[in-house]
Amino acid sequence: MRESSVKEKLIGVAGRLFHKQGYNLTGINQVIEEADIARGSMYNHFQSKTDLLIAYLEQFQEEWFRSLEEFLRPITDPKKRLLALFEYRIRRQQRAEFSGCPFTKISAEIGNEEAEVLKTVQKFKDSVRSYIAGLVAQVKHRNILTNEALTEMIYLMMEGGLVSAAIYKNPGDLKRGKKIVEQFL
Amino acid sequence: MRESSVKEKLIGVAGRLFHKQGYNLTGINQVIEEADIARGSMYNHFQSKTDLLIAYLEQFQEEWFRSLEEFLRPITDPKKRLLALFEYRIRRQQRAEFSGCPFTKISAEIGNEEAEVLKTVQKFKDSVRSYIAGLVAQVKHRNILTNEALTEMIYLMMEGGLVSAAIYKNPGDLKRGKKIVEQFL
DNA sequence: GTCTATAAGATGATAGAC
DNA sequence: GTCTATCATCTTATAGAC
Repeated sequence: MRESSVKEKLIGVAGRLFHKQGYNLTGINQVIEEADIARGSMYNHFQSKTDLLIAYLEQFQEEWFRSLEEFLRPITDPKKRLLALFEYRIRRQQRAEFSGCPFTKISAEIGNEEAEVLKTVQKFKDSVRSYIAGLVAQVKHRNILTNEALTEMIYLMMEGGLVSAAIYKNPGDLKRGKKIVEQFL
Repeated sequence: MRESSVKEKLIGVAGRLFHKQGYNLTGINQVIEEADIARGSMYNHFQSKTDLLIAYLEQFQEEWFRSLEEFLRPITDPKKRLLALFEYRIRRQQRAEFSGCPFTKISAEIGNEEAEVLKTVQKFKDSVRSYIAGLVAQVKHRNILTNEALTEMIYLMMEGGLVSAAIYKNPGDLKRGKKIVEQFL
């Protein structure tokens, strides 16, 4: 097998399992078995399970934003783009059976000593927040709130909606959040 | 030891560890050792680790609302009571070193088959939402949003703020969320 | 680089003595 | 009801052959 495709396969399988079952409930054994790669090979490519986790998170972030850009490309109106960001998250949750935001989920699963993982999660959240701020800046909204406050509100309602989607296993709160945000644009 | 105090001690120790270290990262071994109770005794009181978890969550919910009522008792103005609910959560997060909402955290840690645990989490979230709705109903607010929408907004921003507190290990977003909510009251 | 065998310990849970 | 000894399995990670 190609050198890189071993890595890719491990990240792919591990990511799917981490996402679906949870990080702590997924053992290295299961990952290597389903990826059909030997234990030693895995540890040749990744120093530790944490290392594999971080590789997965970094790849996920890349894919997430790439896929978002694609989803928003046909939409030009900034208002509609902002609402489409909600829609993007709703659809991803539906496809993932409402497992919640993978980054948030991981942050709840890791131990207090895993500082690097937490930093990776923070980096993703920072990027999402910046993305929202960028869209808000382009919207000529109703000015009930400042740009900063509107950004904060949207970010928090999205985070809250994602948590709620995972807890109730439905997109209700995300959809209601989207509707409320719509009233401010 | 009194029959009930064995149970209480186990719930207390387990709860503290589940909260601080995470549920999956806390073994039964550590719980019984720190509680100074024999393995067999623990399984005499609780059928399983999941059983202990649910007992902890139920006790936590009881304590949480009892403590909230106490915190709000001196405040009469419904507006101030709503903002004090934010303050209550900020203070609890500060005391708990920003470990996030225990119920949300647990929902991210458990496996897909633990339906009863998820129901316990939902019950808590339902109660919080109802509590917010009750306060909103008493407020003569600025009517930018309906009571239902305002309740939803506050609930989602609070949930989002709690997640954010856990990820960034600071109360920034919870405080900013509180300020935004204030503008609607 | 890939593999198998194995280490060293932790996991949740049970059996059976007292 | 409380205890200790033990089960069977799983955990992450490493050593060393090829």
